[in-house]
Amino acid sequence: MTVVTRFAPSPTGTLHIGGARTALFNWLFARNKAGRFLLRIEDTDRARSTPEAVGAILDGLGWLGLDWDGDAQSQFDGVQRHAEVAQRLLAEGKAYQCFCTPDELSEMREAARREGRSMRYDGRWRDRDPASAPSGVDPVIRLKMPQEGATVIDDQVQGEVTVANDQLDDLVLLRADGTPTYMLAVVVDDHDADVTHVIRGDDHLTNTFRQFQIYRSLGWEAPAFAHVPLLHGSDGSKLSKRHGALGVGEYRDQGYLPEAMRNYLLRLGWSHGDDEIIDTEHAIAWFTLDAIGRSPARFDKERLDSLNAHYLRHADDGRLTDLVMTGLAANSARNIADEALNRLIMGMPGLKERATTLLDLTDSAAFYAQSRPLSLGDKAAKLLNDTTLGHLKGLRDPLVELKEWSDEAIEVLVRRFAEDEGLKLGKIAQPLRAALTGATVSPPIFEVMRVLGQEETLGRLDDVLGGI
RNA sequence: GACCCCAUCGUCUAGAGGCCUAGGACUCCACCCUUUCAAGGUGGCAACACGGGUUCGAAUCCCGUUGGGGUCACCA
Repeated sequence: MTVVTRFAPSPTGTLHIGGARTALFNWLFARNKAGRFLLRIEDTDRARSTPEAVGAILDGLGWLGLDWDGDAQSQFDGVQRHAEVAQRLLAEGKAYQCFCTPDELSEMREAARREGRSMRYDGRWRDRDPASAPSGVDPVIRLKMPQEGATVIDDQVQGEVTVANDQLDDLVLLRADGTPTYMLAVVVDDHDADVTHVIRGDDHLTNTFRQFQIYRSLGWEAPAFAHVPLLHGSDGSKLSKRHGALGVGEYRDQGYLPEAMRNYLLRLGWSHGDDEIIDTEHAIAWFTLDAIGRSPARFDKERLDSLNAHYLRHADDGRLTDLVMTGLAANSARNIADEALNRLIMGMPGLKERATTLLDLTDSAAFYAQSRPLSLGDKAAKLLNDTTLGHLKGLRDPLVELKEWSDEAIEVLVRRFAEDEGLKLGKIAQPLRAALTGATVSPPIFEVMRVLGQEETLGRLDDVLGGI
């Protein structure tokens, strides 16, 4: 039997990282089993669902590289089918019509609350003749839950979970307006799509008992369930916006790489021995449900940063250059010369070694792309005084005459110059860095000079030397 | 409140009765390397929530306590 998993978000907001992790686990499991990974948009709540949210979810999944099989389904398209199933259950006597008014129900809840009981529907219409129904009240259809015994779920993550059936009340299948509830819709959709493994957030665990009974009443085989613990904020509280529950799109905008995000999300609640850096190929090969932890994990930005820095260092130079160019173009609103592009590609190995996010990679790369004269930062400007400018002036001529413009040749020349002047290398390297990059921090200075090229290097030197 | 789930360094985790003097990673600190900043290397700080059992032996099994989370809708 081929494994079928699905990700079923409701389109009421962005794809936040908790949802992204659920999607990742489903995707990984399906790929590991050479199965299918489906996407279903649970949009039956017409008031809260928006096309923008659907777009955000699709974009987020696309960015993360989580491709789904077939077309994304809309749950709303199945309302007809859902209603038919509910009617079938009614006809078979496994469900019944309930004519309670909203007021009656809230009274029931109120009473239960007062008596410190669990708030459950008391089943007052379960065995009552519909003929005795009050006029003017549209009925809902409720499922007849078993009243004795217990329901047991053999969860792939949580283990065997049991709940006494007297804890379960007769849930609503079809609303008074004829639309299906979520409980009915998921069951029908998962069954119709031949879903074999339902991997979803922990918050659905207790709902599963109810859904399990719907499967049973319908005579359908229930899929395997795997409830993964929810993500928490950095302080252990429920994940909220201020704790990092941003949409994945916002992480993209903050300069994170999708592969870093994937690795980070994977290791949150899942492990494979001591492995930390796990590429997608290995993630697919190694992923199993039983390695998912049972306790909730907290979101930790520093860990994400560290992973991102790692993937940045190992990313392809051409790809990073494209990404940086986009950022640079957005910043300067100016076209970037071919020359600058070349420098960016050549300088990328030294640049990416030092960056944490795409944003600071872009910042630190800017000096390569800038045209003369460079604007100097405060610290850099401070480094250039009469003394240091004097040194740079002295270095200029030998630089002009240098025939071979390589890291090594430049280094030999500069070192000899410093030695001749009785200076420590740093005394000449830092002013040089300031003049050439406009900053006090950069990739190794000889590498910078090589990438800049002889002409540009001398030009930038002349720019700061102009005054003397 | 009722029901369900969870509990190892600050964080993510390894650990499935003796291999544990509890390992790795992130963070932090020190040192090395060094033209800056990183990266890298070496070393360090740091945990089995608590209380009872079971056992020759428990981080691992059982019970309780405490703490955290989730669910209790004609939302999904």
